[in-house]
Amino acid sequence: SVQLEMKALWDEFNQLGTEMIVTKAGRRMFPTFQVKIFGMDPMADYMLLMDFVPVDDKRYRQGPFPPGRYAFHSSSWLVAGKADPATPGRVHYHPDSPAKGAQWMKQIVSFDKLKLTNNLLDDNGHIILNSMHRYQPRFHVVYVDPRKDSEKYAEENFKTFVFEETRFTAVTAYQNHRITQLKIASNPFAKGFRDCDPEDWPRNHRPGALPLMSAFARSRNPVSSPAHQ
Amino acid sequence: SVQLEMKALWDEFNQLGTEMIVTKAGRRMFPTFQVKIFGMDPMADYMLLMDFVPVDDKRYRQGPFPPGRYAFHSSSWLVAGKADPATPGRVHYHPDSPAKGAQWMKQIVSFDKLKLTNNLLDDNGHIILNSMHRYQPRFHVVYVDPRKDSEKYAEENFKTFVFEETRFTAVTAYQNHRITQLKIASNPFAKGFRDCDPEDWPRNHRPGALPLMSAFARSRNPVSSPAHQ
DNA sequence: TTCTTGTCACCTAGGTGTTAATAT
DNA sequence: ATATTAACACCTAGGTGACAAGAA
Repeated sequence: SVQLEMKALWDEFNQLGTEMIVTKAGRRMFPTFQVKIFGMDPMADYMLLMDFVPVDDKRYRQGPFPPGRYAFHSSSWLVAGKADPATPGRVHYHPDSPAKGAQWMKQIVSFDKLKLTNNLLDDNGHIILNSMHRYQPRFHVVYVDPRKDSEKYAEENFKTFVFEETRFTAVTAYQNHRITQLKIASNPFAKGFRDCDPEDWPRNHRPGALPLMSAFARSRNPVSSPAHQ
Repeated sequence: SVQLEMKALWDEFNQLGTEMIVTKAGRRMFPTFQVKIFGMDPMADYMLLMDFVPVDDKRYRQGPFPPGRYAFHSSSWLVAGKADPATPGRVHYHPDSPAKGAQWMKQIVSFDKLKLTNNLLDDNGHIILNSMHRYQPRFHVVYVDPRKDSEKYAEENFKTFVFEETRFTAVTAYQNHRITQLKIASNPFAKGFRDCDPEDWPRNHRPGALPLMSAFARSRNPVSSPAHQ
């Protein structure tokens, strides 16, 4: 069995509509996909990998602005039409693969080397996604069968885990300011953009309670009122 | 077979008497021990590891200063007596171990995660060495025998490689100024201490030709004349 | 108008020798 | 006198969103 790490943070993003930046060079995910694994055979070899499947067959576009709103980005999504042609269906192997069950289970497994790109011709092995499309990350555990004719048992030698709270929209620039603010507040690498007390996060953070309102209110692209609650 | 990378640099250090810093927290080696490997079975699994053996049974001390010399460190070594009690004989497995021969051979194998410490009680898995003692790094390739009774064949399933030019003295602070200057000139992380043209290295560097004389001459702890040529 | 790209300041994370203080 | 330690400034290396310019 598998347990998603930082589930509270994922939930908070998911509630706002998670967005992940894609760039030509490749961009990491935040939050990072991390899991704890239980119930492996400690002595057996396993490969761990991730892939990304479209949530639907749609292309999205930014929602309209309420009258008098000057912000560049709203927080609602409209369907812009049918999905663009599917990207190459790449897979990201965890760089420690293959390794023994004991190794995988003894600490959190982190996919922080995984990068997302919108470059269809990428040759860095990054995951290729269409911007303005929604994706569901999937996590796969493959048992490395020591038998000679292991191909025959491929069906039964892997298991897939899906956490719906990790769904996201791929974007080249953030569309929802509240996503931006939550990223700034929770990603250590974005600390330079925080204008609230640096000590407020994550020490004093309670996931339910109007998260990051101060950061939101003092945003550099202020919006008179939240587009949707 | 195994080929030492950066052999020219190792030779240059070895000629001066290589020193490696040891600290309580652990210090990387510079130059880094890196090799190219040939002739593995591409499909077989191998473990790669290093250890360090004493070159002799001696403890060293800094040599005397010539009259009128105000520098703190000379560049000659005197025998101070018999070696201190041997440190725990630890081993450093390359973190990618185990991996297929094909994987090891397709690029340079770098031991840049290896750290040296003088803390006898270290529990970070670092290599423990006695300061002021001389050591010979060794590189071992272990074939992972798939046979059930692989223990029986342990003798024949590994091979050891020794490069004498990688010998060094473990120190807590550099003893030879010319070693310090060569480290500053060749280690990118010490760039902040260079006072010569940053472009001179390594672009214009010819290993034989009075290396780094300008840096040496402008050293912050100037010595009237080199202690020994 | 909407989306994408490239550059940038500002971070995290951690590897350098220096230096002054301390230990032996 | 010699050896070790810890704090420090200054680097490498690379992950952030902001922003202005460009593309569709």
